[in-house]
Amino acid sequence: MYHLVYNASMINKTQTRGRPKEFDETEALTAAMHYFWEHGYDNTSLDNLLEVMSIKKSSFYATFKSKEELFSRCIDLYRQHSLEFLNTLNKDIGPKQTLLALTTHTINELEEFGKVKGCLLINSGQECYNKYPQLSQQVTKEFNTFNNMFEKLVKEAQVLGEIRSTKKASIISGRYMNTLNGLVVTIQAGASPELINDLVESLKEILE
Amino acid sequence: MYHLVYNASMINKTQTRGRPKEFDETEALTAAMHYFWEHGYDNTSLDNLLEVMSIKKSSFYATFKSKEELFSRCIDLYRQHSLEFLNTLNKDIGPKQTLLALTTHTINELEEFGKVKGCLLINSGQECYNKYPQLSQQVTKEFNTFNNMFEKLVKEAQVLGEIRSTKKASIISGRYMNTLNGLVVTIQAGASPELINDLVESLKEILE
DNA sequence: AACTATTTGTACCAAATAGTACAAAAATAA
DNA sequence: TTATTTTTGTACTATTTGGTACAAATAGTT
Repeated sequence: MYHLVYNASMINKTQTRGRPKEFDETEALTAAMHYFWEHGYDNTSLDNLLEVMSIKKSSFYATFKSKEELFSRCIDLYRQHSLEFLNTLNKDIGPKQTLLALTTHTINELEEFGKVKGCLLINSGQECYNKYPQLSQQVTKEFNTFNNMFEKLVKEAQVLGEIRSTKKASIISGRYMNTLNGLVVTIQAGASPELINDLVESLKEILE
Repeated sequence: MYHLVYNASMINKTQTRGRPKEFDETEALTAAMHYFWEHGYDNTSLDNLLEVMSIKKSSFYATFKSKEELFSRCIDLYRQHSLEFLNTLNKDIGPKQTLLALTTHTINELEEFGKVKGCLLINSGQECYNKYPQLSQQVTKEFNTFNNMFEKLVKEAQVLGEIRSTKKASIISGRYMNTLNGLVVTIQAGASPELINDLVESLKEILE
């Protein structure tokens, strides 16, 4: 088949011997990540992945080795994207507004997609716990990275005076994250708009 | 096979024509409920169920019709048990202490089982959303029943003066439930004991 | 053009899944 | 005893699962 589309491998890598890949690895990975994010690990079959990644089975296994390894790379990509997102947001609007923006972002998913995708890490943590030890371990590790990021944002906000509370940053960020985690569950369970609004209000109180 | 054990069907129902059941329906249902609770719906196979219920496949389908219908009855049983539990606790120690006891109960699961089973409804809500519409609907319904129960407890606590806040009961119970939901997720993700303690503290503050 | 390295398309596989078919077993009713 | 009704044990089935085998296709290298 002829190349009708340029892709990253054609641009970044100098062409080596052998038939060239007809798909872009990063693009395929990103597509897989979004599918996992919305449907969860077990509820995503290989066929689902092949379709959304637009590749064939043999290419899949040649490039990603297995479903589990692909997921591992997706989690990695997710953390990478998310932290970059938070960092640029932090530069633009400051740490406290960044934390608040993450909340509204989560809630806006509701109106946009009719459901809340929540956090890929949280979702898959529930799923792979006790079933996929390798993944479980990785999820816990990445989760801590997020935890640290939130704590860093809170500390910065305290230094800037955006947060006046003198509580330990780890405690503030912990309460923030816990409320946010609860929010995902609560919204999914069909909470009223009134309750959702109040939960956002309680989040603001935590960051005062 | 001879009856070696008496069971509820032998006691409650007058024996009718035909070979009598060799198992107790409620016992089997309860066993299934606990397994679902710990492992989730999809991650529980029919063979798992047959083993834990100690019945054979044909008895299973003759009595429970399908895996989905069994789960539906398990959710029902769960709500029944839970509400009875909360009601008797309320009579014993009052509404506010009941709400606090539910929290410590959740956390104690950690030490007891090394993991947090959390709430069967919340767990299965995440799982069956968009995949099993029938179950999804039932879960939302039962979830509201719990919501109402919490609201009732808060109202009673306000009347008794155990809760002094004059916020709307639905708001207080909503914040309470959201924090509790978050707690299950946060603990599972490997939160520090210090954070867990503080989250319990924040729950107490909500009920002040 | 011949050779080598890599990717792709198709057919296949073994295991697990939820669910059925049906005869044998165990009880009551006649 | 015989007929009827219900449960139970075993074998089977169709589908889906993640994963392989392998030849054909497509590129660079000599």
